[in-house]
Amino acid sequence: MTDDRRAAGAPTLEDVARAAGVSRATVSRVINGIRNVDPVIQEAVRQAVSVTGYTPNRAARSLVTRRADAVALVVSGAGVEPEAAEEAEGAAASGDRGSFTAQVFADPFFGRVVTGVVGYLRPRGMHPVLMFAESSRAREEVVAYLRQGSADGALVVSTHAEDPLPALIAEAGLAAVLFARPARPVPVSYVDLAHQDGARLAAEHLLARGCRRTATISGPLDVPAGQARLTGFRDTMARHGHAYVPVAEGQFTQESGEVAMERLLAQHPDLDGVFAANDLMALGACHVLREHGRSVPGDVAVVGFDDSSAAPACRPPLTTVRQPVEQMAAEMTRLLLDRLARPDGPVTSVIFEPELVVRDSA
Amino acid sequence: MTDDRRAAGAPTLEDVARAAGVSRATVSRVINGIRNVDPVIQEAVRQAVSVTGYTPNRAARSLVTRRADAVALVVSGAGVEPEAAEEAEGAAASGDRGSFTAQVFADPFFGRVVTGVVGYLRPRGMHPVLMFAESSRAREEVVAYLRQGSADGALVVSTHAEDPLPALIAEAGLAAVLFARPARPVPVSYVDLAHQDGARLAAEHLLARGCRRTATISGPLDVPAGQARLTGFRDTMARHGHAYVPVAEGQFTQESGEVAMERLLAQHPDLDGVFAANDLMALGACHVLREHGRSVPGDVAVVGFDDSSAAPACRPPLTTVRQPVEQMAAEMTRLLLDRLARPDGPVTSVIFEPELVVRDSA
DNA sequence: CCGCCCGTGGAGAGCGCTCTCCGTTAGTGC
DNA sequence: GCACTAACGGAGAGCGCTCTCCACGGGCGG
Repeated sequence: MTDDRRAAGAPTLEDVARAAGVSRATVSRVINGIRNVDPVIQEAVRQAVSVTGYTPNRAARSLVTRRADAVALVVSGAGVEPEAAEEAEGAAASGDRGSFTAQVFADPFFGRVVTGVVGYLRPRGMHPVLMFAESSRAREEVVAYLRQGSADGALVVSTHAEDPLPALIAEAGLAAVLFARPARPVPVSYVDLAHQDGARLAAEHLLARGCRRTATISGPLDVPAGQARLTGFRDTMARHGHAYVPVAEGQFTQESGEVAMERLLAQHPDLDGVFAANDLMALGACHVLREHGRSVPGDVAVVGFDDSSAAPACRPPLTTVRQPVEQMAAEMTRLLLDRLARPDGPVTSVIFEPELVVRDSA
Repeated sequence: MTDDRRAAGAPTLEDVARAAGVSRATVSRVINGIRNVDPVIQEAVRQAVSVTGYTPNRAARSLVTRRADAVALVVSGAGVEPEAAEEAEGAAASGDRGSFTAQVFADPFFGRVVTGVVGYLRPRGMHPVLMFAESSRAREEVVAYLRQGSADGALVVSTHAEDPLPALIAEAGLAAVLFARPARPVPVSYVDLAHQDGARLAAEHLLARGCRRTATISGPLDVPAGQARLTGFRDTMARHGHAYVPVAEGQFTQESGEVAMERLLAQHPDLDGVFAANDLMALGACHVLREHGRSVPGDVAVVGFDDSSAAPACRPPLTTVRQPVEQMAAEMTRLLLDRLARPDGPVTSVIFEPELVVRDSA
């Protein structure tokens, strides 16, 4: 009967130990590389492992180590448009294009975050669990998921300013690192970009090109990043004598960029430069400008932000402010793993410097 | 000391049982909704649960149920360009844009897959673990991950024709469902699209528009989908008397679409219609056409494939063949969960019908 | 030559949960 | 009023692993 059981399930430590003629403890030591085990025995154990085709059972290990060796990658917030996502739960299941997850992945930005996270995690034998937290129930699920030990910590990317998730996680004493500084202070580490510097770069470039009548399409102003990019742009312009800069607020989507551009063009038909707070909106702006008979960059110079995959691919290729999203995401992941290794470590922030990428649009 | 221990860790079943004045078993029954438990006791237990703030420990549960209640979402293959991805492991960590994961997420297609998968999984309290398998070592890791019970099954999206992962998984007796039929037969369920029908739709639309000199930018011909779309297009054209259709092979990337379009235009400057096997390539084709002074759709009509997020966003908005990726991904997930519920269920395939979406480009 | 220490490996106690047995009680038919 | 049954709840045995003890033996100093 013992044999029957063995045949049925996967081989266990016990099986390997028997095959190698040692105890479970010794096999465990070899596998986890702990303490000195006689090289001869080590070899015997390794043999036995490959003979039996042993794979450690993750659940059993987690149970005793109290670590899942997994992290959650949480996309949090209330959708690109603040209130749009509190829709019926059922809608998401049908996968329609308006759902939160659909909107999230329409933005190449998240793909880059995933790339950075996976790039750091993979070499360490870990993989992210993808979660979405766009409703309060979903946020509770995320917290519960972490509390029940399914993941050791969370990487949180908020799309929404007042996202309560970071605070919830902090209160529950769970490990997390954020992408971007939270709107209201929370004792959690984060990575971020020097948004103002990026906007300054864009402003200076437009000025250097000779643009005198520039406008800007900002991001949502309740998001710190949206706010900072606007401030940085305005300040730089002011410092160069341009006291007034027309602003139209967008939502980081291409469509909102189009709408904003229409508005700006209606009010200021003579503008010769536009700074859009992200590439998607810059793209929308380009389309609208062309439809109104303006050539880019001939009549109007356009600068985007992010250097997303769309930037080099569109026509004309977009001059933009590069945000090293992949590196930032990797750093975010590093911070989290650090935190897991030393739970009482300090709460820190790492700010990255943006870089101007000059292409054809400005 | 017992109290100290309790204070330290999360509350356990034992704690709840004590608080409710019942046994562990009863609490377990209530939580898992098994068998009849006296409503009064049920209520008492639920009280105790909320008082103690109890959350079941996933690892402990997995250990005994032998289920992880998690599935892996594996993006598999050798990258968009067959050999490009066997690069040094380190490169991926730096998150450069050429890495496999970066290429994968540059295509909005994967975002839609994620949307569909998550849409189905979430209402069931599950979340996907994101994995990449672009090298043989990575493939082994995926298999090991499943074998050690970290996930109950895998959703596999191959970007590469001869992807050995499905076979590896099948051999190991692990549960999986594929997105798209594998190039060589493997006893694993899959969902797919009637690619040929989609291409037929595109061909008929171009013909109905009056195009007489159409060409096509195919996908990679070692991928079943690429092959089928080409065959479908050619067959329909042939049935309508167009024996010869110029073909340029692309790789499903925008850049390869541009290159292909250049080639086609050089050889057939008079063409008046193009069918690209996906939207990204159609986009590239549009750019090249415009650069060569051809208007779309005035001079050349362009039809894409997928109805990705780029299709409605570009100028002119792309006429394309809609692939219900989200629904397909949801169905793939359903098939996997079915399989997990009944491991000896049949291996099936579900084929979806495409749909023509007429916009402005053709 | 004795005792001590260190290197090494085994024994065994759980980690928190599920689930199979049972024992107990209340409800039912004859 | 008695046996039988059904409904319910408790006891306890693990699931596979880690890790703390502890036993053993050999090398070394005294």
